[in-house]
Amino acid sequence: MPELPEVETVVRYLRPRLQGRMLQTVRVSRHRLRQPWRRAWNPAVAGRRIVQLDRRGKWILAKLEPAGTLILHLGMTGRLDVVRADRPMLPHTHVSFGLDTGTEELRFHDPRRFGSIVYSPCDPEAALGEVTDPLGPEPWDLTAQTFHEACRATRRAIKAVLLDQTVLAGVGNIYADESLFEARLHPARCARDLTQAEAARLQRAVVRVLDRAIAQHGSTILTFHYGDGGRGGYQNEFQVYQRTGEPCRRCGAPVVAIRLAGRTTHFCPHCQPATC
DNA sequence: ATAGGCGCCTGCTGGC
DNA sequence: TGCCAGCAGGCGCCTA
Repeated sequence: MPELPEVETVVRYLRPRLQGRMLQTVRVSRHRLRQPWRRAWNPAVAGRRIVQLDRRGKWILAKLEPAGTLILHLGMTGRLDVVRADRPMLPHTHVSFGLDTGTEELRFHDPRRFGSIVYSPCDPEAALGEVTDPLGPEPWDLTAQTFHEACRATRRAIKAVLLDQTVLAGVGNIYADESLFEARLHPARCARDLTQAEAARLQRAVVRVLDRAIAQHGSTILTFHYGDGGRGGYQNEFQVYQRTGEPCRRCGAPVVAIRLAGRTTHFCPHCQPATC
């Protein structure tokens, strides 16, 4: 579910509620999350304090004291919330941390269990390296030249490159489609055929789309929520995503959906021509 | 070596 | 009205 803007929204919500607080207790459901085989869940997290909460791509990093890091990923349907401890436990709540006062809990809820929570004794940067391939830069830090070089180095479609977290971190299916529309590039264009100017245009489009989405607290389609009922608003500004058959907001031509890189891909065949 | 497909899960929806 | 196939914002692994 959540891509960079949704994860950023969750982190901004959680940061003031978690930074400085002690994880007193840990309760784990018997269901496995995405990556427990990489590193067994370590209840030794109890007694450690969250001193810093950050986002990197779609990953959430909680730096602990005196040492260690919790690395969290929301997968498709993951949700993190700080709630009063006497609130009833929702079904599919897989991890629950008692917070220092004992009156509140941090709960991880994830029906599809594609999300993960992993503990590492290392600092955040090294901990992230243990659970995923090296992430590319945040989209704001990606230079047009680096992006163009990454495009020239592959025969994949440009959309597949946008989804590749080792090229740039944080873009998923929604924002790939929206960014390609913004840049007026066909998603199936061979990445190595992009000119330097087109690569630069696309990088700027990604940043513009993500900035607007973050300002709207992300997109809520079915399940994305943050805090107590908070919902994103960017779904109301989608240009192509999930608008198959509806008129393009720019030219009126019907939006088309194809299958690309294993994902449903939406674009306007008029505004995003297949050729240069 | 690269790139595409599948598997992992549950829940919702649209078409019959 | 009800059922069920298909699809959904994720990523890692396997294979061709």
